[in-house]
Amino acid sequence: MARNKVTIKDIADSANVSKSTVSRVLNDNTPVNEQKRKAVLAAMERLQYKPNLVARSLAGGSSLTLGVVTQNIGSPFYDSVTQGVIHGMSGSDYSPIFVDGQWDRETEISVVQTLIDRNIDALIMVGGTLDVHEIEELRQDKPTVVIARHIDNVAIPSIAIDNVQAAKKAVEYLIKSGHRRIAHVKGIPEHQDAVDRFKGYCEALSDAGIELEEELIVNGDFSSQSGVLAIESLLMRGATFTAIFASNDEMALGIRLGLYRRGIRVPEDVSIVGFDDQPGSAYMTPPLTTVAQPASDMGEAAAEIALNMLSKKEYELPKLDAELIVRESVKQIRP
Amino acid sequence: MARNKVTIKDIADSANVSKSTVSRVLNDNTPVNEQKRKAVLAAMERLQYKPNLVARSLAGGSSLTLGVVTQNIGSPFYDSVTQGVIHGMSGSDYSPIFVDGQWDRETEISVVQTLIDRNIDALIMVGGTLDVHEIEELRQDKPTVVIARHIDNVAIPSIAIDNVQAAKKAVEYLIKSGHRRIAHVKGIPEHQDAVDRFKGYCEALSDAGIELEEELIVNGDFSSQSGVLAIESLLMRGATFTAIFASNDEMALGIRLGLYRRGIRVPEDVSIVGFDDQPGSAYMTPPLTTVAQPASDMGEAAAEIALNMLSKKEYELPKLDAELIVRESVKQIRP
DNA sequence: CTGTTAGCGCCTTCAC
DNA sequence: GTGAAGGCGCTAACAG
Repeated sequence: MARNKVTIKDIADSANVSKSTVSRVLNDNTPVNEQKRKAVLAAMERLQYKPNLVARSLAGGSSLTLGVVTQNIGSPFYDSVTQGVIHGMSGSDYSPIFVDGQWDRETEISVVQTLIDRNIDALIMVGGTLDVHEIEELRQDKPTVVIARHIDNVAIPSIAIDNVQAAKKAVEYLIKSGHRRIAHVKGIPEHQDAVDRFKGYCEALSDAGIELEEELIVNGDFSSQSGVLAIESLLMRGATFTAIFASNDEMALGIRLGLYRRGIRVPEDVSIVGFDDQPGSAYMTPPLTTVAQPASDMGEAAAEIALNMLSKKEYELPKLDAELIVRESVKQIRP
Repeated sequence: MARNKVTIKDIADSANVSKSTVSRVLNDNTPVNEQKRKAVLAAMERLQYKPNLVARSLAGGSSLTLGVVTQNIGSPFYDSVTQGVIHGMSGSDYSPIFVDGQWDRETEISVVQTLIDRNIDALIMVGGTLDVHEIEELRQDKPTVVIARHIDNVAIPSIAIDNVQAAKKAVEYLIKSGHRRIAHVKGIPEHQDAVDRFKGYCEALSDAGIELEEELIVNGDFSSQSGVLAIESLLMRGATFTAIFASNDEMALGIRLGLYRRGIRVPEDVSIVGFDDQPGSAYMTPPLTTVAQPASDMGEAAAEIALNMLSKKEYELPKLDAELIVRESVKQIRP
């Protein structure tokens, strides 16, 4: 496990060839006499050779590393994406290295820089705050793929679900279940996800001929705490409703607690639908009905695309859809 | 933001000194004439010089990088530790790079290797499955600090709370609240944490003169799912109890759901205490009484210690204690 | 096909 | 103090 000091020179000597030849079999990019190739391989095995990635990297070769920029803070969803990336990369010669952007622009720029300083071969951005223009700039330097975020630039492969449709599906389910007075707790206004989900909510109501009521719409910030506050706010203004659609599960959690504190039962009095199917949502009491983003699949697909880009292979963006997971947090109202 | 091609040669020329001198002011390890030093600094500023970490690393210098091995899977606790590490490192010249061990020995060995291949300056291990001996081996190569795990080797700085004491405190609280029949759901048997927490449970009962009952002890694996199963198992065997101490919050979540499904109320019928105070536990219904590990503080302390080791400074292990967070999931029984 | 020759950007003796 | 060399381990033209 300790650091290996065996270099290609050692194995070159040991196999009676030149360093170049060793390098060649190592990179498998130039034909090499089968005899020598085997001798080299044998020597590598014998001396337990392990390539020095730093040197290889400096010499202009690949560093066999993919950089992944995540935004971990309080978001199980991003964690799942990350796991997907790891999975999608296992089996390849590459390994992932993660840095945390903390949902902060400055931080993100800085961590991307460390990645670049580290000479990564490709970049995977999970969410993030950089604008399209900046990402485009990065892409010119390194193959870049963006996950969990829709990018309006065909040159930048991005993998994201259609939040509008997904939210719409969720609200339609509530309507189909007999609910008419459906409240909505929004996410961070600057987040496109939040905007899209709100849009889906509006469309679903509109399609069903239900009028949008300002009174039933509350601002949130994707945190559990804001879910609790949202309930306070709704109740304070005397709003009446039989269901709530939360822009994410985190807030649904807070909403559920807020209702509990007021003695309002779920789903008997009020039904809840969330978004993300984050770990734990299936274990809420009652288990939460929510929209499942294929987080892991998204991560995995991104890893594969990045790998394909590196080997100049063709790739195509997968078509991933969110799925409504129906659990016991919604009451069926039969009029 | 793009890759900088300015090298020390450029700034050497620009400042009319030799590359060596530039390198010296860069590393600040050899006296340099104040005039030249300023000239160099000015040139660096002017040309926007950014050191090439890869080259520096290859040449034997520091890579200004700390490697962090986490075990993310389904554990908000580890995520908090990670955030602490990030925080503890901000402000220094170093930056963290993360890899995921996935709680799998093979994987862990492999990711540690990528870190070492990357020539990191120090290693921080958050939990993990490597044995003390292996860690000791790593330590001889790189400064290493271990978090969230007790290591019996004074040479390896480790930061962890006393799980026995913490668990004991939790169970004592239940006893103090009037509970006598307290069940326990264990964690993964191979995990020292699980073993220690079970031990704390035993000690608390013993100290209170309550006999240990096999019937009240169930195996779990730290997952929510195993919490649900634990309840099934307890009920199946006809056990009676008024409280449950779970080896972690994740299982407490499952336990709560299991009880809900059986129509058993919390805390009216059964009280629950968890361990970890993971994000979300405060938002359970009812909010969970649990043991809060100072996860973030632990991470931060680890980062500082690692940094100090690198600069050969003295350091001391912080004394961190877990704290019982009392919330509404425990009923006070007054006989 | 393969060995030789140059570096990649930086750090570190070693003389001056 | 400081510049000139040499080298970290590897890759990439270059000639054979």
